[in-house]
Amino acid sequence: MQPLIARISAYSDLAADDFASLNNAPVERVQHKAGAKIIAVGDQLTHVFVVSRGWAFRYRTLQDGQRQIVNLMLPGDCFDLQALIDTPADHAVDAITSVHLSRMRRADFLNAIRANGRLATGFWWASVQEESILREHIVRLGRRSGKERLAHLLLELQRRLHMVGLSNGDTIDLPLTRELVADTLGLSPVHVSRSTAELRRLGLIRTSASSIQILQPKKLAELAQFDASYLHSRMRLA
Amino acid sequence: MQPLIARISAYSDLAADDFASLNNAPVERVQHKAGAKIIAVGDQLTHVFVVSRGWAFRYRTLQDGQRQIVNLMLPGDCFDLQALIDTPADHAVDAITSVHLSRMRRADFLNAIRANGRLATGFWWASVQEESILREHIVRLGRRSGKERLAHLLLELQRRLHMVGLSNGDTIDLPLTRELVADTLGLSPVHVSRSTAELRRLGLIRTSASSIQILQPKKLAELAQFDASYLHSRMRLA
DNA sequence: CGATTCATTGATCGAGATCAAAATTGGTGG
DNA sequence: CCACCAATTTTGATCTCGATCAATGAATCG
Repeated sequence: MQPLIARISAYSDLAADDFASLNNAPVERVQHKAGAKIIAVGDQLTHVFVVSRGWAFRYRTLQDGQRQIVNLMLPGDCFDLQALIDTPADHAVDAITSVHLSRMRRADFLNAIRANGRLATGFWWASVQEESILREHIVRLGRRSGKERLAHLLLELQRRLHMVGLSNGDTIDLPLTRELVADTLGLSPVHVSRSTAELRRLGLIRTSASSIQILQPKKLAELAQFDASYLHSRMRLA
Repeated sequence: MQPLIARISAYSDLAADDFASLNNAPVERVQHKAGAKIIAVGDQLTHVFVVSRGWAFRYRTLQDGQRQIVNLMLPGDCFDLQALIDTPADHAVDAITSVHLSRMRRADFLNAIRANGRLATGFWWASVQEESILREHIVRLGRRSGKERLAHLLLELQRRLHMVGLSNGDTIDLPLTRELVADTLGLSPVHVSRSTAELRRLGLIRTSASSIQILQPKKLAELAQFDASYLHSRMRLA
């Protein structure tokens, strides 16, 4: 639960004991291996999850086998608050790396946030953030070129990891294959490879085994028309 | 407020008097002319809105002037539940046609849903629906061709209008210019025109002044790989 | 009715897909 | 530690969908 605390409490007035009601509630810890399916389409969702370690992704698969990743889920991200409605999952979630999750039964989660308004606001804020990230994903897919999409995604991931204390400056661990990036950005793996090479050639990023370093954040942001305000990294309690 | 009631109560156990708490709260009615700006980027959101008549759209504009529409807002849609967090708007909302809105101050809205758990669930359900529509929009942009995107959007709009009682069978009023459709689907207006012609030529749709008729829903759905489950038109209360 | 906005059609161009092969990486067991 | 196999990445060549530019044709509205 640490990254969630880091994320929510970094910008709000939530005190440590606001999380007491969460920790008192029966929180169960589960773990999934890299590549494992966490949620399948059609599942009845009974729990609310928080990623505490590792990466996962939410996606839909079309009948013709194409896949589109809807959201990359990093430590500190919660899902599915949608579980509060009793409706079957319309998308699947798979683990990218080994993933540690904290989960809580729907009813327990509801009790926890009912008991603590500030906590409720904290989760609501996380959900507003997530929805805004979805919207920017739409803009990225609809109105940016391949190179721009990639640059934009890298900057977003850098910021999101930074928010939960998982970036060493401009270098971030990216456990993503070209194919995962392609299915995120609506491109082919080949084109992702070429776009990466292009950013490298421009001296904007450096890539190593499974991490990338952003060499020129300003230029990269300019290229991607990246405006971080959609991440709502500052929150003011209402 | 009628379309919202139609939408929420059609599939839930909400009784008419569940809405009493809403109608008791100070609901203000406002109207915007076609083309008017309803929310600007950076605005502090103080109200929660429900569209009661007309169409609006949510969008972001890039620095280079390109526009991407994030969501088309039809009668019965609510926004911005995000207003419950005190953060500036990250996107703009404009009226397409003349638009009638019902709005409520944040605090009044919170009181209303706190007073009535079933009402809260109803709004939560609407918000789950909306988020799911955003996700499918992502899939549409990322993994479908122009023709498929158009077909998919038409089917979605038909269903959504149907849910609030605004479709006459397979014929729907579409107050959208080619440019609005283009900015929704991440295409150029020219290509939207050609794709429309193509669907017409295939005998799948018929178009007149400002409405379209879906002639072969099955074939259109097959072409678009349209699977309506993401619309969650059935809700079961938790 | 003109005038302005919007839709269609034609011609050309380019970003990104696809197909195929080569190069790299990583994991495994001897 | 090295050799081998599988998976991933890169690179090259070609093709296609959709963008762009430009002109014509309809609609809508004072």
